[in-house]
Amino acid sequence: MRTSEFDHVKERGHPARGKCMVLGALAVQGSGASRIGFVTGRRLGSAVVRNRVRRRLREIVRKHQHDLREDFWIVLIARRDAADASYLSLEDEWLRLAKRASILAL
RNA sequence: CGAUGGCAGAUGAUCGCUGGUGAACCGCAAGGUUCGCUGGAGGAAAGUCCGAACACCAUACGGCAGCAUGCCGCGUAAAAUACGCGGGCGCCGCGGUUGAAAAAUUGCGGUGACGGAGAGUGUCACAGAAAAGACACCGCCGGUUCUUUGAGAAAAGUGCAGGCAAGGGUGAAAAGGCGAGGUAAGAGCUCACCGCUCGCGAAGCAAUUCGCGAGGCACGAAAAACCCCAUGCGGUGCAAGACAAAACAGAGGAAGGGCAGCCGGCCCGCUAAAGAUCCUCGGGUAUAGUCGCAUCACGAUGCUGUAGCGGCGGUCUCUGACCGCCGAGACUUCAUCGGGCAUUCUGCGAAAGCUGGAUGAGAUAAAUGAUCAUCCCGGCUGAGAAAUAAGCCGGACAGAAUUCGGCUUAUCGCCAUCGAAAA
RNA sequence: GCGGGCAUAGCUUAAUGGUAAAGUUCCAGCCUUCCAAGCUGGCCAUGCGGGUUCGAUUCCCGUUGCCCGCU
Repeated sequence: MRTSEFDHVKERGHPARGKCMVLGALAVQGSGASRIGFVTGRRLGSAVVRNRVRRRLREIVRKHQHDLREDFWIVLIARRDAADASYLSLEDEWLRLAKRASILAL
């Protein structure tokens, strides 16, 4: 994803806010499999903390990638609490937000 | 406890990420899918505090300004004030020796942004008489006026004009220290010792040290105040920069000129570039592509085969242009082998070093992860005589972004070597 | 990644190396029937750690946090 695409999703998409993350999703017709981008800003902490949060989020999305619907652009922004959250709590929140944004295939 | 050096949990399984590469399949092609093989964070990758490589720039040469560095020698990629090693000197701590003490001397350890305050300007609050060419508060000293006491000698007090800086007191700091002579009292006024400055000689590459002689105290602190002296520095930084290329309209060359504007922090000059003219042509602008860039400006071989060249043939608007075939083919990419470089291991060697082996991360919203098992290290609990079984907790700081060297800072613990004195 | 700047009271700003100032906020009192305004008084600070100095907000070094510019 490019910077312009991130901005596009953040402005036009429907956000779902949680304790540790903000999920932005935008339906794009005919784009094929859904694409997802992760945002881990400097407010989370040092480079080690940012990498750890991003890797955990990527692993969570990878495990549930077959449940995702197609034709979506998704931006996942980590919030400050994500730095101290465990893997399991992040996974719970991801499933809750994804259900609310109705990007899961049933 | 301190100093120095080293390590930075290990192995396996399953599912993934990213670079390279091979095969098969799909596709006209660009490319895609599947299955393999193989590489994949650090001692600080960090802070960006110095320096170098590399790249670009219309001022890079000279000067001013500015910045940096500052005892001496040697070494490091050239050099250096950086860094390392060694030395000198100062300061601090501890011990030994001499001594009544003060102190001196010596040994060990630590530490120092360690040129100049004997070029100049400025600063030194409060306190204190005075804070930098000593203008003296309390004092000390002799002379003298007056008063008092006294038979007198004289003593005390007071005023005046002087001499002195020993003692007291203030302060962070008070004008060489200490002893003797000297004196009305004093004072480097004189002398010895110590310190300081200068000169000469010796040792040392040098910083500096030692010895001799002279001066006669003139020389407070602070330059991490301005400044002076010496030395060095053009600026910008891989977001440097190069190439390909859509939107869109420009770009290149030649002559001429030394003038406007733009343009280094400033000034002067030199060189180069550039606009108005002419000529020619697809020019080359993006936060997205490729390279820079992953050990190498190395050598050899091999694969692919491009620009340009030569030959033959054909076509046309025919001294030429275009197309096709053939020939030899720079340059570049990739692969293999060899070599160099860096890191590391083993062996030999007193050391320098030598033989042999292994390894060489690389993206661009940015890879190195998740789960599980076994073992390892540390701590706690603990049946038990003990070794130990078992359980629980913990394994830090921290993540490459052009590369390299140094510095600084963060860091759970473990290992090795050394340690004078005190505690 | 590279380059540059800032840090003083709860907030906004001062301060030739010598007791850290002012406005505003807050608290108390006065004034007013009450509130506001006004007047008086009080509380509160040099980001942190070292160094130079007799003495640092100031000078120097390190460190932490924040801000800005460059594709």
